[in-house]
Amino acid sequence: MAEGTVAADQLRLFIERIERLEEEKKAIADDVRDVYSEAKANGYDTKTMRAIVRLRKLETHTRQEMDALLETYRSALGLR
Amino acid sequence: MAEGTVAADQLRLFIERIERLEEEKKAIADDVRDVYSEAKANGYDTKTMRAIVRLRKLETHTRQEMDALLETYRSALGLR
Amino acid sequence: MAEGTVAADQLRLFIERIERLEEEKKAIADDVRDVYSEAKANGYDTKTMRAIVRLRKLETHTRQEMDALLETYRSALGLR
Amino acid sequence: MAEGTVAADQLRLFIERIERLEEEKKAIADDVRDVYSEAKANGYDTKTMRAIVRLRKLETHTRQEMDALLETYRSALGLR
DNA sequence: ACGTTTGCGCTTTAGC
DNA sequence: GCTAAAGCGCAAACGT
Repeated sequence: MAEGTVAADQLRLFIERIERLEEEKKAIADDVRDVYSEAKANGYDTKTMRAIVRLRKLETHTRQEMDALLETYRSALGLR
Repeated sequence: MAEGTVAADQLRLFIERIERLEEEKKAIADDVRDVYSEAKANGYDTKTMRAIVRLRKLETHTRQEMDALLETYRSALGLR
Repeated sequence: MAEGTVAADQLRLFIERIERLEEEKKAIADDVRDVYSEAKANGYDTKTMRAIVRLRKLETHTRQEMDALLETYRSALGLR
Repeated sequence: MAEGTVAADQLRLFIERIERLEEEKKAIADDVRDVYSEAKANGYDTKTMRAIVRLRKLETHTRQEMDALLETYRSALGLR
C-alpha cells in the first residue's frame, strides 16, 4: 500500500474522531437547553438562572486567577 | 419544611445539573484540542484540518436541507 | 447625480469611519505594549503585571455581574 | 520613605496607565459598533461591510509586505 | 529565532 | 429582528 494512502487514512481517522467529539459536544449542549426548559416548566425564570450560572463561573475564574497570580509572584520572586 | 426551602433546593439541583453538563462539554472541547495537537505532531496542518471539518459540516447541513425540501415536496404532492 | 452613486458614497464614508477608528484602536494597543516594555525596562515582571490587570478586570466584571443579578431578581420578583 | 513603597507606587502607576488605555480602546471598539449600527439603520448589510473592511485590511497588509521586501532588497544591494 | 501556549477579538448562534 | 453570550480562530507573548 502506498504511503500517500496511509497518510490519507490517518488524516481521515483524525477528522472522524473530531467530528464524533463535536457531535457529543452538541448533544450535551442540547441537554443543557433541556434542563433550562424543564426548570422553566417548573416556574423558574431562566434569565435569572443563566445569570447565576454565569456569576458562579466568573467567581470560579476569579479564584483560579488569584491562585495563578500568587504562583506568578512566587516564581518572579524566586520563592519555592 | 418551608416551601421556600423546597424551591431553593430544586433550583439548586437544576443549577448543579447545568454546571455538571457544562463541565462535560468543556472536557470534550479539550479532547478536540488534543486530537488537533496529535494530528499536528503527526505533521498535519491543523488550520487546513479545521477548514475541512467546517466544510464537511456545511455539506452535511446542506444535505439535510435538501432532504427536508424533498420531504416538503412529497407532502405537498401527497406522495408517500 | 444618480441614487446609486449617493449610496456608494455613503457606504464609502461608513467604511472609512470604521477604518479610521480601527487605526486608533490599534495605536492604543501599541501604546499598551509600550507601557509594558517601559515597565520591563524598569525591572518589573510583565507576566505578573498582565496577571494583575487580568485579575482586576475579572473582579470588576464579577462585581458588575452581581449587580446585574440583583437587578434581575428584582425584576423577576416584581420589586421596584 | 522605603524603597518598597516607591516601587509599589511606580508599579501602581504603570498598571493604572494600562487600565486607562484599555478603557480608551474599549470606547473606540464601542464607537465601531455604533458606526455599524448606523450603517445598518441606513439599510446596509453589516456582514458584507465587515467582509469589505477585512479584505481592505488584508490588501493593506499585503502592500506593506511588498514594501518591506523592496526595502530588504535595497539594503541587501546597498541601494539608497 | 522558533515553536508552543495562552489571551483576545470576531463570528456566529441562541434567546427574548 | 435585535441584542447578548458562547465558541472559534488568530495573533501576540512567553519559554526553550
